[in-house]
Amino acid sequence: MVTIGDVARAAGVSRSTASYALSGKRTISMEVRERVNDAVRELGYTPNAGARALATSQTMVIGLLAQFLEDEFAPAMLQYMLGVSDTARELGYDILLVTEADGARALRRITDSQMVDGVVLLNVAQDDVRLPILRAAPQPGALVGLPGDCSGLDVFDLDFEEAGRIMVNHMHRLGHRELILVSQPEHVVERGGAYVWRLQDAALQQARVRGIRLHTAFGESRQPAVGRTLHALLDSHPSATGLLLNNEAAAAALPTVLHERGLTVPADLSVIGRYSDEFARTFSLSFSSIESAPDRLGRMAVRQLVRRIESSDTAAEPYVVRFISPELVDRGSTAAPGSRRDGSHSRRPQ
Amino acid sequence: MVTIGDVARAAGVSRSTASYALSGKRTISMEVRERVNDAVRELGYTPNAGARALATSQTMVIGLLAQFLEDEFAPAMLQYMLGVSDTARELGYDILLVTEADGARALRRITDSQMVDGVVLLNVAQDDVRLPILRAAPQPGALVGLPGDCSGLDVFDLDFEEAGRIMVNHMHRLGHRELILVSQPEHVVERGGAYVWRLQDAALQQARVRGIRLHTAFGESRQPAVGRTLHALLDSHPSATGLLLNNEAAAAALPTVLHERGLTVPADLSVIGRYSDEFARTFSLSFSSIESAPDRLGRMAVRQLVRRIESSDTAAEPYVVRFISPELVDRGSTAAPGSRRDGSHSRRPQ
DNA sequence: GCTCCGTGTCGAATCGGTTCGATCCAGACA
DNA sequence: TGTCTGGATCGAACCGATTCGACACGGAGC
Repeated sequence: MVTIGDVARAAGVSRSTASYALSGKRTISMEVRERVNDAVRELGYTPNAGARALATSQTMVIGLLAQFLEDEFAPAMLQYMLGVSDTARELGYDILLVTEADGARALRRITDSQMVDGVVLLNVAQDDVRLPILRAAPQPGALVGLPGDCSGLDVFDLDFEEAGRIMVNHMHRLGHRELILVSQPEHVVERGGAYVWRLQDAALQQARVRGIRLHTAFGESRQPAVGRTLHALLDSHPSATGLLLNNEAAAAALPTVLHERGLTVPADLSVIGRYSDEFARTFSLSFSSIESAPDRLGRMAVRQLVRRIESSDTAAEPYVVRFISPELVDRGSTAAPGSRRDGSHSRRPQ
Repeated sequence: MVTIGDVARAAGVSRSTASYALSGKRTISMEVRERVNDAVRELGYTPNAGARALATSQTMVIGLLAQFLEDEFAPAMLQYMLGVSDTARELGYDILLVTEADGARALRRITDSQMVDGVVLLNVAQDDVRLPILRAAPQPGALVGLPGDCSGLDVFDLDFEEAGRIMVNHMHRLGHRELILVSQPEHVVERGGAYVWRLQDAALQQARVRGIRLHTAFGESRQPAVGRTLHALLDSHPSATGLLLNNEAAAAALPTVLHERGLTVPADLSVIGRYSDEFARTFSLSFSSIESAPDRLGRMAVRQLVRRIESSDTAAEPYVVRFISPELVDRGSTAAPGSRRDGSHSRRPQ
């Protein structure tokens, strides 16, 4: 492998001069600079990342902690990851991907060994065990997902409260007075996925304000269980006219369930989901939905993280907690209630 | 940050002794070893990754090149990535994730700068521009996907020829004599996704052997286009009794299409797909399918790569090209033809 | 009593960069 | 003529590990 020493020799200068010629941190004569550049091109020199990291204490690598817990919804996770990865590269950083189950240990490992200049945490729980470790680390961190305590960290998330209110208001405006909300599996909530509560509580609150009956339930993350749950919910609330889905697997399962019951959307049932547009297009879901914008969140997190990395010596800027405002993407799956034939959801064939 | 010098001082030994005590590469007295270990624990010492990489020329990092091209099917990609990442960690390696559009440039960057000990390439095309760069690099590489020229590299892929034959044979055994095969978008083929041809050609060949009429077509990767294509195919081949899908988006769109046409599987139409079990469960697809096992492929690639990294000085083992045998997972979406009512596929409501 | 040997430890070199301080030199200025 | 200034370059130190060669010491063998 060709080193800066080889370049210096080829250009007939010292190693330090070659280094300054390349970095531009000191004035170097035009002539020498060109000789060095020529040598670099001829020899095909690329600085050794480890050596540079050792000398500068900068790795130009960002750690991305993505936990694939049970019931995790993979496609959404992937969109977060791509948002993070693409943005990082634009800003000159590479991504160290960590998918270890024991996120806390992994975080300690990559920060202590100084493999990364900063860290993005996905899937942050209410009381995330990784946070104390991140706060103690010398590198800055950015979160995607709102924990209970945001101190000392930059946090980005969708405004799930507002999402819940928008769903309810939209249905109310159309005339619906009884709705069903299907959330993520209870697992997710227990594990600290606070966003499930945030959406559900806000929806319940808003339903009360609007005078709407709102039935809530957890859905599974897999077929066939989630399909059964949807059937059961429609069975037990026959007068509900609208369905709110904060559960991607339920959204994916719904077309089949509707088919089995012979229901048509929005004539028989109005539906609003909460997932990304990308997801909707790929999986043929034509339900109106709250855009969850995972790529935008990943992008924002990295931007802020890099800003903090690169200004780490200046006086600390204040930490930010930023929410993306939800947007309802209308795909025509909602309408005024009552166009249904018989006033109750068709039974599924047993 | 605490260095090995701090540990050595705390233990009252030299830096080299501390290093040997930790690595065990020379005999060290029990007593000193314990003093060093205590110091490590007390001070919370973790070796600096950059310094270690510089000294040992080993980074313990594997590069993962995942290109997200247009029409790429994200969930499958994610499963590959997880297979690679989890296996790497088990073997002591971290993952540098590269999603840059210009894969060749990215590959050169990470190999030249010696950020990685080896590389896994996903999504390898027939005539992949990254391969010459990988061959010229000092680090070994493993491919997931079969290129035209496998020389000097370890290659892993599903046996798509066999997959095509299995699909056709299964349908033939049930009595089907006219089938439709929907492949990935033409984009993918033009870009060098040879596996599309491999499956299709083998299926055509086998259909000829069995005396089956096989209609082939490219499907899009998105709704609503892919749904329209499915409708058009069913319209123009009304006597076809079975559908083969080498296109995940088509599989995801099919339930809705069937619903719109009032078709039931397998009574009206037999269906076999080609995707992973994980995908099927998450997206509520109850079609029988050829398991594409992305996680297994990722795992195999990393295993082989690590073997090669760690034995790089010994005489080069021969390079391997290994195919996973496809397995048909029966989810009950195939049956003998002819249970259909009217002998043609119902029209969709216009 | 002397050499020989294995065990345990240390000092110094090395990996490949960056960066600080010093030096050299030419031109400006008093 | 001597001093000052600033541009251009070099040498050496440093980042934090690993590793090679040397060496001290105590016991075995002659």
